[in-house]
Amino acid sequence: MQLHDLEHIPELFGHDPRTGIVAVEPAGRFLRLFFRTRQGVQFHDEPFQPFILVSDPGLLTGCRAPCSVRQLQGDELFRYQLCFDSWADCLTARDFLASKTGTTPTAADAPYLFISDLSHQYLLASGTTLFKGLEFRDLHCLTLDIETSCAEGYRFSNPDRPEDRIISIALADSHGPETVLRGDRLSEPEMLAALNEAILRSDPDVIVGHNIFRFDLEYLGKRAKLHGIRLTWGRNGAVPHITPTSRWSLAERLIDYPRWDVYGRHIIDTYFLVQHYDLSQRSLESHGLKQVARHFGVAAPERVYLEGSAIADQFRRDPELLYRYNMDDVAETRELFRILAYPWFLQTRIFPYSFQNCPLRGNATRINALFLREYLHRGHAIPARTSEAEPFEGGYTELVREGVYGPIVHCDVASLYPSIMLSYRLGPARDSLGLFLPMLAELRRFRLEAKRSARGSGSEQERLYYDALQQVFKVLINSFFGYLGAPLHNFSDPAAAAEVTRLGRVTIRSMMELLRQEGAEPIEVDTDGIYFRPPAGCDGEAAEQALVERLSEALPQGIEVEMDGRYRSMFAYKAKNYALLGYDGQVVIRGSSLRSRGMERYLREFMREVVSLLLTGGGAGIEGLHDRFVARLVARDFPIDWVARTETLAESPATYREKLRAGKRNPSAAFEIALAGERPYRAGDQIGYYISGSGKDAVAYEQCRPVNAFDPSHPDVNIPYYIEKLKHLKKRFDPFLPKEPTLFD
DNA sequence: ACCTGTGGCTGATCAC
DNA sequence: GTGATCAGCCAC
Repeated sequence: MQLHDLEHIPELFGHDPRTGIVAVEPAGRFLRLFFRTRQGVQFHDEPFQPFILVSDPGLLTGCRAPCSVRQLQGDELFRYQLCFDSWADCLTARDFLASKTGTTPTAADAPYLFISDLSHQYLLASGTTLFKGLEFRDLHCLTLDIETSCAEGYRFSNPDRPEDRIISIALADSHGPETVLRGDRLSEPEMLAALNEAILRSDPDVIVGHNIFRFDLEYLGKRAKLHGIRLTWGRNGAVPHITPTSRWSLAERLIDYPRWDVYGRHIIDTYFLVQHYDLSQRSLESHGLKQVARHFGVAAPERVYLEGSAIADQFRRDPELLYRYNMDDVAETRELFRILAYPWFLQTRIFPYSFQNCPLRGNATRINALFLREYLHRGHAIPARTSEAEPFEGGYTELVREGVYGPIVHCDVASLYPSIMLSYRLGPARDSLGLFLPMLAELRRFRLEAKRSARGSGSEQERLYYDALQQVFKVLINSFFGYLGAPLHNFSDPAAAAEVTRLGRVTIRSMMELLRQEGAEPIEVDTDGIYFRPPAGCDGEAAEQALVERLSEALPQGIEVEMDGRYRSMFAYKAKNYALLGYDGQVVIRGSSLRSRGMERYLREFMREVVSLLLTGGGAGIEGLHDRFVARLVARDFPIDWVARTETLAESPATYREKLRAGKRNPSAAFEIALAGERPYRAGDQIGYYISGSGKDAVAYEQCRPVNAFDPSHPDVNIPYYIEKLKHLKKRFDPFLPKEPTLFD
């Protein structure tokens, strides 16, 4: 099968083949579909009956909302689809069911399944997805960035302070000019009116900004309200629908933000896309526009970045320069969007979610929607969500040997869990249509096809397309296991997931055994891969490759072992924590205890040097290194961020204060700074701080000070505290150091 | 009106 | 001091 036929796979892309759809919105009793054509965006209204799934149509007896009943095949819990004439009737029925059954619509044990987003309902029931047949560059995007002034005597601009204001709005139109609305020529109300005008003229499918929800839109909204100006941004002329306290969670991170929905358009915050990127790569120092633009190589040359009161100062001195900075910001944001939004554009063709919502939903939730859509299409009943799941055992991990070893080979099983699910035919028990494994197999086939196409593509653009596609498939494939193990979804099956991990543990242990039989020595083992020292006589890449192939052949059909890398040496420190020295001299560090971003920069630098010394020379010279770092601390010869910590608030400061009061958690420096700060902080904000005062045993949460309050002319960094931390870190490596003779020996 | 999984290490804090 | 617990970050 050819890859370009992919969009014809209805289980993945939905059964509605229509192309060019850029948005789907409710319109009275109809659903309004917006199509991008050569003549601009046109719309078309379609009738749609909102629905609720129930276990028994009798539950609705006595409800005044009329409905028709569709019976679904099979005896899973939700075997009736109640279809209503209007959204209002559907909501009436929801409330009726809630009070009659005494369960909220989101309760796991509710005998009805209500989907709260009408557009999502439509996409699920119709099999329509957005963006089919469109290229990424066809999307019309308007990138926005504002600058604000700050009253004298304050450090941050505040939209609630009447004398503060918007002084510049930069706009980059993907299919039009770049413009800047200038605060020296326009009053603030005039700027807001001009922005309305610009959005109307540009008619974007997507409004883009970096931190646009938490800053630009919040600010624009408050100022518009102050001046009594309606932000008529919708494709129906409506003002944005604002949900002031929305919450987005990604892994252990929580981000509070005011959610805006603009009719017929999508809002994409590149800050959120950066969070996704950072979760998979963990290579970013910070999530600010400046740092991220540099990371991706799209920063404007010789950029000056201003924040807080410095912007107002600059405005007074030289407004022209400020407008240029603002244009640079918006250009960088546009480039970030171009890089980071492409995979989400591709996913929006697959999943029954809007472009705006797709990145906000978790992997398992999106996969669940694929199953719901296909079951509804086939008219099949849907099982109840799993309730609370028992925790189950995961991958096998072991540090077999600690210390420095070489040479080292790393082998791993290609996609261990997907391979096990397919080879041993392990899927969800309640998937009576048996969609799970065939879909997984298809995705795997397509990914290989996409990888091949990427390699053989004629143009750079084609290569980027196939590469992005295969990355998307990779994430999806890996999410199938997560879906299986997740509670609270309709088809998940934690017992099956437990069996998958059990077979994973069996597999890795038999690999260890096979390696030992070959005379090789496993050093570090984690879930699906082994770092090992090859046996004597197994010299060079070809011999190592042959060994790994023998390993692969000895394992069951469908479980493939690959050689992932070979290294001059390895420092095995703890399970999941090690460093590698490549034959090209590159040092790679893995594990939170060796490369945590939460660690102060000077400690990370020290650690990297120590690890390099260990890998190359067995650790001679570490004493001298330590002394040089101490000397630099004592001389106070460093910028403040060399010793500062940066932490991300994982919950709101109010929640923290509440937990602290209830004795549910310990005090923390970052939160103490957030609570004492002059501007309000939210979950997701980053806080940089250092420890001041004296005494090596300083209590961090009492003596912490924010980095931006540091005054170089009165340095109050607690040097003994930081020397003590360095000493403590060095001690961790003592067991791996050669016994250096000292003067006193 | 929201949520993929388990395993492991470290630092901060607190009770003993 | 030691152990227990939580939070944060990371590997896979």
